[in-house]
Amino acid sequence: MKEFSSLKGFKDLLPGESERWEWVESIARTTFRAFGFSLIRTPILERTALFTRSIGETSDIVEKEMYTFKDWNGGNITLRPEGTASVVRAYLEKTSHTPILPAKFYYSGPMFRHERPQAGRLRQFHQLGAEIIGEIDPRQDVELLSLLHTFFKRLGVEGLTLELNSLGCPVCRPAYRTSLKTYLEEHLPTLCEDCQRRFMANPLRILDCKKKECRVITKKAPPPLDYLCQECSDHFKSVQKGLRKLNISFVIRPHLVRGLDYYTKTAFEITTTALGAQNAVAAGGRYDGLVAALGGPATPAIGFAIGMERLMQLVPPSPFQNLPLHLFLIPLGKMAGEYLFPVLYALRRKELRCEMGKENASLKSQMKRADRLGARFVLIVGEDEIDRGTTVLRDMATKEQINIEFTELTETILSNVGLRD
RNA sequence: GUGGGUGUAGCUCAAUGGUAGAGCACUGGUCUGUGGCUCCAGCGGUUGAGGGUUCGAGUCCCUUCACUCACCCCA
Repeated sequence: MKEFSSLKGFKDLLPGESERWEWVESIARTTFRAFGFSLIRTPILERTALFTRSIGETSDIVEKEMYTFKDWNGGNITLRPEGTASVVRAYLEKTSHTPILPAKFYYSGPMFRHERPQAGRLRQFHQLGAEIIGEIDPRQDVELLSLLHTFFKRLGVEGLTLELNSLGCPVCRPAYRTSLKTYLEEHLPTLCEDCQRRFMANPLRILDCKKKECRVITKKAPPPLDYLCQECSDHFKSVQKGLRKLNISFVIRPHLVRGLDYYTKTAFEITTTALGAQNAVAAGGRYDGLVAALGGPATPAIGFAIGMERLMQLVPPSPFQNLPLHLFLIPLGKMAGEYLFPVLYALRRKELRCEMGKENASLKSQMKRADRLGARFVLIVGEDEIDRGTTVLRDMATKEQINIEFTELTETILSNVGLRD
């Protein structure tokens, strides 16, 4: 058994839990559609270059977390570690000719990163994301955030905080970067080892370091907001104004940065205090440079991704867990079994959830089984019934039993049981 | 990759170094064709694995594996 156990960080989604996922996914579909997004499904495997180019050569994901293999023809392929790169690739490859901009996609599916598993972090995990490609208007930022807001509200998830920041753009970021490095350089020896390494590769990420010694220093570091160019500054103000108008609360977190290289301007995270260390339930931002970086025309875009496993921990129990049976058929003896089996088939074709017991098992044990499966009704057929040409339908809750003639069995059952969920 | 914690029945957990147990679950009976509740019985284990100390190890020591939390990273 053990030699076939599932891989570390790879989990089965089992009945009892899967019903909740289906429920969340159904809310997602109606909500995302209402906001004008269409489903896109991209392959799980992509060329490795797609991710190294989009996420960034020096990001941790690309450096040490990707599942990368050689394809049969020798090319490098990678199990996708995130969704945005593939969506942009598909947009450029297949749909950029349709001139209705912005293009609005949503996706849902597994992502893969080889990390050490812990609470809210798996090697195969699932993201639900949305992307708006081809529009720079700050209203798009607000739209996207209002979609997130609505979605979480419909799921009944409470206690979330929307954290907001702006990371600037290629016009203003270089100046900021220089100024930040100048500040950090003085304190370089007191920074943690990781941050000393980041100083060269990705100094912005030092702002996000949780270590005490670094926080003392970064607390007084200049935030990106102080260096925004006119355009970025106006954009950020418009986003905030838009959110206030929709009554969506948020906090500015000047030191919020993103781990992926492609982000510009608006960056955000939705956090909770209920998940321990992995406190980001959703995150995203603008990536106005990514489409061009992947070989397309300069095209602004914005998107987010929700961590499904993390979200599921916050979703209150839904009424859809463990779907109960409409009807359980109890045959007593071989004759009854042969009679009821086609009836089972006929009722299932009418979309009734039903199961049938074993004909040689006792009535008592079959009743017990019906009870455990949550059956609302039970249909009993034994020798007596076959002699009389009738069956017994029992309401499990009220214990009322009625006799039904063989000839009108299906119709009567359907009208009694109904198709209520 | 680095630390900490935990591994005993299907599940949740007991057992001063001295015969491996309880509750829940499961099967059956109590009730020979009527579920949940009660009571009774039954089923169930190489104590994660390997080695060592000891008359004797679930318990102490070493190794290893798994799970888990945190660092890291990120959704």
